[in-house]
Amino acid sequence: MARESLPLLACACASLRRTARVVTQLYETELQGTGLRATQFTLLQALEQLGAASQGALGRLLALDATTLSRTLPPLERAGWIRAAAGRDRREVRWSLTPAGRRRLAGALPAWERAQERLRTGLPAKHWRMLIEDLASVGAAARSPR
Amino acid sequence: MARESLPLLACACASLRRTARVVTQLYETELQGTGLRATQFTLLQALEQLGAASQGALGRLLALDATTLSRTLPPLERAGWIRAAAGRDRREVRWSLTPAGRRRLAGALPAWERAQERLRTGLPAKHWRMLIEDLASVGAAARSPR
DNA sequence: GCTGTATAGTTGTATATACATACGATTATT
DNA sequence: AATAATCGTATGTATATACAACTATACAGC
Repeated sequence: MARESLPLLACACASLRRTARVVTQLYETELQGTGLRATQFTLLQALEQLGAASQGALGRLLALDATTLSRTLPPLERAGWIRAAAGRDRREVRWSLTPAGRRRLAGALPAWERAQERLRTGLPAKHWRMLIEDLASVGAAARSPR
Repeated sequence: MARESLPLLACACASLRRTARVVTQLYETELQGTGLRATQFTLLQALEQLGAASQGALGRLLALDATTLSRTLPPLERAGWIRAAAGRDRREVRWSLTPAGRRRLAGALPAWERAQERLRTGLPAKHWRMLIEDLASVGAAARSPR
């Protein structure tokens, strides 16, 4: 079971995507049984942080295309975890957690923390910091105009 | 056009996925016109590095599920960029670049290098190193048994 | 008040990705 | 040799993700 360590990839994009795949699987494994996929957990957690948020605002926080949210939000609504309300004008929709959504998120928190902990303790502290802090600036850099 | 910097996300998985999305878009933008998507470029580059490789070996290098490759490789074959040959036994298939595949990859290299460069110069050197080196160990850590 | 542009969201379509399962080929066990 | 376990790959299905194009709304300048 001693998973061989991953060879370096010269491409930063491939490297990032590969790690995202592996880490996602870790989180999915721990979230098993909470009734939430990793992405759904992320959406609920983001909504909790933002309070009532438009789809656009949510997309900006997570760097998710707005059209992606048009597909991923409705299932959460059907599950009763989030609810849409009128926004500032007739275009905007504001999404917020329902009580059931809060409960679901709270119920999944221990599993999420196990995943975070499993990763964090398997890593030098500086690697953990990089995951949380440095990757945010990498994202910002990737977007800055050429 | 001054893209606001990305807020921190407490979740390492969400953070990684968000950055992967943004960086992927940068690479896709630069690869525009080469006839290759970022993932296709990655596959060709990996095959060049590995020489003739089975689907499984490719999957191990890129931490891609074998079944994913069952979907992503055939289009490359139809495009004439890779070719399947018999492997060591009758189960295994060995994939390798065709001359056309090498040409396509070579043709895309300048675009890829522009993407790498754009990201690298937008970043402190330590962030670049982290993308290439540290993410490989994070991936390995994420897999090690609990 | 028009008219043009920008903003918020949806829909069609395509790619990326994985899990469960299946199947043929190989290797290990008895 | 028969059987069981394992390996390499493929298929069914589901989710994740984005781009192009669209609709509806809002705003800005005249």
